[in-house]
Amino acid sequence: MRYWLMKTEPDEFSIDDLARKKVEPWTGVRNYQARNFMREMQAGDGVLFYHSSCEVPGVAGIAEVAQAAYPDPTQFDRKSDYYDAASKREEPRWSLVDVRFKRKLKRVVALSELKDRIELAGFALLARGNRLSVLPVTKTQWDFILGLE
DNA sequence: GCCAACGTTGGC
DNA sequence: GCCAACGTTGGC
Repeated sequence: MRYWLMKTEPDEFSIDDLARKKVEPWTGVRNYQARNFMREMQAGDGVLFYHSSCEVPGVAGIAEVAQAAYPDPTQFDRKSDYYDAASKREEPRWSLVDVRFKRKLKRVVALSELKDRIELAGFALLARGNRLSVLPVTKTQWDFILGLE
């Protein structure tokens, strides 16, 4: 079992939205590195649900991978913002996983609390200039972050 | 709203 | 294959 962090803008899709919907296909990832991480995911993997571009950026909840990677249908939908004319059905360019709600944290563990923690040295979220929306988390990092809750 | 840090695109 | 221009992300 592996661990991951997935970013979302809560104005678009928050932990409360996931709590309501239970399972959500993670559409719209259009970055190769993030896509490749999703292709490594297995059902049951742990996911830190991270709120970005908001008042208090940070980890807001826990989810799990409900379904391993399969082609993102929005890449073929001309009406979708995520439509990719260059992607062929025989060879889909973009993948997604289904994410299932586990629980909301008692409080948001803010990005500001994670910065400069020696325990999180090397954590991809804190890397300079990091913009990846899907990234790996080690078990040690996972336990440490949830220990701050 | 600003802007640093990237990733992508496309002309050459 | 280089690289300038452009677009996006995301914290502040």
